[in-house]
Amino acid sequence: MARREQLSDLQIAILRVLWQEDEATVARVQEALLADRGLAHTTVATILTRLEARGIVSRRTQGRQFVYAAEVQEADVRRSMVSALTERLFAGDPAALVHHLIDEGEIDADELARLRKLLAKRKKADGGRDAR
Amino acid sequence: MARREQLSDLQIAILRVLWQEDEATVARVQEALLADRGLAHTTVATILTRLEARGIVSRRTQGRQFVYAAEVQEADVRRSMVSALTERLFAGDPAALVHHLIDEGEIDADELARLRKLLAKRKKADGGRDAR
DNA sequence: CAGTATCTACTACAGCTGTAATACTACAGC
DNA sequence: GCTGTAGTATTACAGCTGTAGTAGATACTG
Repeated sequence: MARREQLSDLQIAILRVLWQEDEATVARVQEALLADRGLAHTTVATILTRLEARGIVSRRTQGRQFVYAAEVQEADVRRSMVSALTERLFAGDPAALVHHLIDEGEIDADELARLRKLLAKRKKADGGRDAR
Repeated sequence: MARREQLSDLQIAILRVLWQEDEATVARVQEALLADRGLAHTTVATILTRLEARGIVSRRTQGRQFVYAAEVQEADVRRSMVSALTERLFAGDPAALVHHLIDEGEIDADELARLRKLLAKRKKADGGRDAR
């Protein structure tokens, strides 16, 4: 449940389509990616087949084509990829990652304030019970 | 200056030794990684040779051995890897990444407060001039 | 000097990824 | 029923990574 979710750029791009559309055929995925990446139909099919083999996506048959759906949630992928990165580059310390973003000017005061508010709300709504 | 700095786990582990020690021989790097990864001396040498070919590290000769040094700063690697991740998973929005960390309970109120203070200090010290 | 230890260079190889062509199959229209 | 056409399955291949063995050069030790 860890290495399973280290995904490449292209793999994620494809998953993103599935997340957005809930389900999609190869043709649909290819079309959705056309703007950014002009991939052959078979290329998309290959990647999807491989992802299916890894259990990252599932497929059902509809007529003579496959309809794919993501088997992993976006949040899961985010979690495992962010934590892998945090591990590698920030000795596993998420605060150091945020620190970095601030250092690099990627996050400004306004945003931090907004996020702080978010955190406060979360804490209140949570009420001690383990969310999610 | 972008794809150059997408580095794998092992590559980063090796770089980390160079960052820490400033310079290191193959033997030194191998020794430093022994605890986490029992790699053959030649394995470490291979990786270093490859990194040297890519210009990520440099080497000088000392007697009959090479002494390697990182040619990229830790901050650069962090920057390019974090931004690649942000691009992929958070549509390029760093605040969304922080939001995620909060959602996942990786960052708590204390930490945010500390970071906010940091930001305030940075702004003051900066004085309008572009830091770094 | 001879043997041993130390290093680098070269070679190897499997697994994953991106990319796709080709082959095969089944349906749809004439 | 035959022929495109739309789809999937199979095969290919290069590039990168992790991993390391072997060969060759060089230095240290008696």
